[in-house]
Amino acid sequence: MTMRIATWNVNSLSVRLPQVLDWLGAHQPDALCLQETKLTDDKFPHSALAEAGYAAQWFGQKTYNGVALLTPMSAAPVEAVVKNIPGFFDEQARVIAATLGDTRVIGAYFPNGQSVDSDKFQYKLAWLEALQTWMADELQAHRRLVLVGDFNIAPEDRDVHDPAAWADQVLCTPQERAHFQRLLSLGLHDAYRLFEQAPRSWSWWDYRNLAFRKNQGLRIDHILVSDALKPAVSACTIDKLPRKHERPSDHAPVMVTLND
DNA sequence: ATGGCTGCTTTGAGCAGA
Repeated sequence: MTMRIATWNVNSLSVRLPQVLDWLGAHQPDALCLQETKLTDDKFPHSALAEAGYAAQWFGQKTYNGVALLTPMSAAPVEAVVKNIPGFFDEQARVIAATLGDTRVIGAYFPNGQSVDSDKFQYKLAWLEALQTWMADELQAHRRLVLVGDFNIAPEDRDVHDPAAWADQVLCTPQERAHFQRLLSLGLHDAYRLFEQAPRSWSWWDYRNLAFRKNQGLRIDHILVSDALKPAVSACTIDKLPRKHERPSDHAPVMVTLND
């Protein structure tokens, strides 16, 4: 039994819907978590996705943020849907979680933080603290758990095209990296690093400066799997192809394959 | 490189992203 779970920050689902439909057709994942849909719930394109064979859970807001979780309509309906971090008041739509069979899938759009001296960075740290507490609870409740999304954290210098330029900048600060390590110490594993990967592998490239052509990016989109799932992981890949399309998202999809 | 590019906004030049 194979299960494939993917994540993609689409930077506006309105603009990227045709690319998402293409990607679903090409890869047919068992789950695709989307970030930065930038749509209020009444505008979510559930009909177009249903025509493509995908059921959706969605949680959005105007202009910013917004997340969704897509699953094949041929699969059993998802259960226990949770929106945002329980107990953490948040006006921003950043998290959607659901149970698929016996696997808990949590899709998240972590705060960016903007700059270390901004209020947004303090919000990011508070959000991360709340996430740690919630993930500890979720891991108690679900042996098979996957946390995916745009983490807005480059875990190590090898995840950064120019570590010197990015040193202590937002996405690369010791505080953010410590939070990433704390997630791992809860019993999660960075699926991408379970395998030998090409050096200079990124999941995001700035729209500016021909960054994609020059392969100047960051690896900030991640898939973490629980201890119980780690032995089942047979692959984890970043799909750079959509970044080459006309009007691309600045992020690439990341996908994990589980074999049980 | 105090930038660039893209998407959004009760359509404007400003915000946010990363």
